Amino acid sequence: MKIATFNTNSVRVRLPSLIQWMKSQQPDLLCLQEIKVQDKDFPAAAFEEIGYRSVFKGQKTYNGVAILSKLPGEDIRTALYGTDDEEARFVGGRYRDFHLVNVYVPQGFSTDSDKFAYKLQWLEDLLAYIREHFTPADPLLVVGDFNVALDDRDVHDPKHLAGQVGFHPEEQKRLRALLDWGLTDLLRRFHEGGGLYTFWDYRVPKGFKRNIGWRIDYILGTPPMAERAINVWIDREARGADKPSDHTFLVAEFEG
DNA sequence: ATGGTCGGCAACCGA
Repeated sequence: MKIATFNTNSVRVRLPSLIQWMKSQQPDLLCLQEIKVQDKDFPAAAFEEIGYRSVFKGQKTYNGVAILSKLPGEDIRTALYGTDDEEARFVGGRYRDFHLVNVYVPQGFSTDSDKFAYKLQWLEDLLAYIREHFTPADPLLVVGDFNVALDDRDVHDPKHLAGQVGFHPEEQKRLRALLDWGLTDLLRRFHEGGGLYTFWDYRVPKGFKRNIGWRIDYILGTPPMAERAINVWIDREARGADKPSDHTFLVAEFEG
């Protein structure tokens, strides 16, 4: 079983390269974030053509998440708080023999802003949701763009970024609380080193080429899933040939 | 080298 996550920064712009990647890599499940499309305009037919179902929660202009899958999901939920008007940042369900949650955590803007407080709250509420619905003995993957780099290995210049948004102790504390509850950062089971990034800010000149990036996308798993993991990797060159996203694909393969 | 980040969406906001 192969699962991947990718922040598209517009699913419509990335659609051709996305389809190409899915055809060649054949993931069983693909979690998308920042699809930036309203539900009525989600390109479900294009994914159906290559054998994928989709569940999604979109909104106009911002955010938006989707799960594409070869097999149908059950008990799909498209909101963290369960409200109609909340931002489109959460989609989850049960797929075959495990539970899946796909998130797009708020970016936070700057540490002195209301948006940062919202980000911290959202991370706390995500943990509360997980505590309420699961135990660490359940097979569960929590996947997506968390907009937080966990430690010094996860950014290019930790000294320079110390205390900034995306690399702030209060964010890291909340992401670690998720791990402490019973989730393993699965990339780290296979790769201990630094410089393994999933995001390169468009505003950094030649950022991708110089590998000035961040690891802010994760595949987290409870022990039953961590034990099944065979390999986890970043497909660094897969952002899209023509019009690359600022993120790339993170992929995990499991037994069974 | 002769430019300067993207995407949505129609002036800027968000990342």
